[in-house]
Amino acid sequence: MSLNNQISFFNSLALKKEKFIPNDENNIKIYACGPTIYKSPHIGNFRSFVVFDVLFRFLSSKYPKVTYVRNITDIDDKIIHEAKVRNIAYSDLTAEVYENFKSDSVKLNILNPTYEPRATDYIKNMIRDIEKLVENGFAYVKDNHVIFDTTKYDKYRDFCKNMCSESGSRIALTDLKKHENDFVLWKPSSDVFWDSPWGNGRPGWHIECTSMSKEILGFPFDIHCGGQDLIFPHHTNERAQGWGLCNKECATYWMHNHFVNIDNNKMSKSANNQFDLAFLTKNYDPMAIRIFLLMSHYRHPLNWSESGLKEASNIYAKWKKNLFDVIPLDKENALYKRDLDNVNDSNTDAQNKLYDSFSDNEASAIDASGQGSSDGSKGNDDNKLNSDNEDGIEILDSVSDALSDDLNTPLAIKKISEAIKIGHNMQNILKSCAILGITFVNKENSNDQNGNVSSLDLDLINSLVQKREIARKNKDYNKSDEIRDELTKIGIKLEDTKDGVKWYEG
RNA sequence: GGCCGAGUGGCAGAAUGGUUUAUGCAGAGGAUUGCAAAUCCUUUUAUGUCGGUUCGAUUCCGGUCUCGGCCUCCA
Repeated sequence: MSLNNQISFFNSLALKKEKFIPNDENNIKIYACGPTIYKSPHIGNFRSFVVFDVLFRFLSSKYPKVTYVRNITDIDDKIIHEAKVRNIAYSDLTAEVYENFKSDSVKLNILNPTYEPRATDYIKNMIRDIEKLVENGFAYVKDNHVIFDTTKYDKYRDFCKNMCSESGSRIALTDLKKHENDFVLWKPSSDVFWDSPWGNGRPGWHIECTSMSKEILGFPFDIHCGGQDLIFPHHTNERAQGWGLCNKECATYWMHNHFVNIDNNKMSKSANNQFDLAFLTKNYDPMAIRIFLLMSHYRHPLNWSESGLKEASNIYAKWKKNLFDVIPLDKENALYKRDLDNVNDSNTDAQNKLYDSFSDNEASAIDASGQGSSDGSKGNDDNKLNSDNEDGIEILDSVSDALSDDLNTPLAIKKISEAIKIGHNMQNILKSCAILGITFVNKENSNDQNGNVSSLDLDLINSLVQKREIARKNKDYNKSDEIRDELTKIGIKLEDTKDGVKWYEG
């Protein structure tokens, strides 16, 4: 590969970029905080999932195995509250929201993590861990609550660089807590509860992630990631719990993404200024949304804007057009199937070979669909396939280098744009796109009630195109324009080039 | 109050210690076209502010201003 292939990430704990040295090169372990499923995630939540999906894909392209855990928080105050408001069982609510989350993830081409544990499946682990924390002197019991004693961990405030101030906190000390930063490990609950040594109750939020990551990955795992707002208190507390349990750091590197803002204010469920995917996909291709989310560096704020989405749409349309020209992709092809396999089946070995499978399938999809082109475009494609490396720049390497430098996705996108413009090796471009999780198969087609390529009769299109050509040759422009309108209606665009007529979906 | 981050052209938004300041949209001119679309070519406008380091800073450092985030659930 390239000379500059050293990977480094910004470690929020050290507040600086650090060389990435895995604990075990043969199995990279990542834990990401997943969604709390009381409400469909909005585009801001998805920024996190998309960014760390790229991390997963990228490391999978570099190391033989990556174990990626992203949990589902399916028990928490807000879930119970929301279920009450809607007057449905809390398990029905979580089932519904989870389903939406998964289908949105498929749209955005977010891979299933290797493991996707649910908090409620790990209650026993949590109780065991809480007992251990009490035993180790890191927690105390009061009024059927178990509280973590933050003063027992002397590095507690290191993490957030005094983000949690010693004085001036806005929460009042309660009778339960001895110290202001102390937090709940277990609390009584009457609605949804589990039996425990401290009575019927349920776990606090922070212990959920600790117990699941400890059980599945073990400490220390390599990278713990999530949104910036989780640094305090969530990750600060996880780190403290990990120390209290094992006397070691739970994670080596911590990565946090910045937010999606609206009018320069944070998008959040509580501020009710959110956009969810269902809303956005009415007007934009999910892949354009994915590009939009990756067009900014993950540690910078991303301001949501129509113009930004439009730009991303343009980029995607341009890539698609340049790469596929007039080649229609239908849902029967191999790439589509493989994509769905990867997304739907979380426990196959396929993920460990994700990078290879993506590259192979993207490549074979191109080869297979080459015949779909009408006259004149073939020579062009051959050119693209053969013009590798003319100026010594390997697209795959430059994308890899960009991502090696603290996951610089905007630079990677720029490199791909350049490579497409120059006409670099097409298969390498597609591999690069696959690392960013950008695919050129529209998964929405199957639900699209308007016409689309996958449901269209290719013979019909070709015959209409031919009829129009005859009309044009006879200078019957009224008729030729009619046919063009007809094709536009079913979603086919035409281009009259000197090499003949080209058509594509769009 | 403590801590963190951001400030780039008409707009969006990257990159970088130094001859050509990405990219997209918008604007202007041109090529091509039956028309359209697309494409191509040419072209205008920028690094909040004040200092410092340097041969040279938009890039590094410090001050300052403005905006945002966390300190309460939050990706």
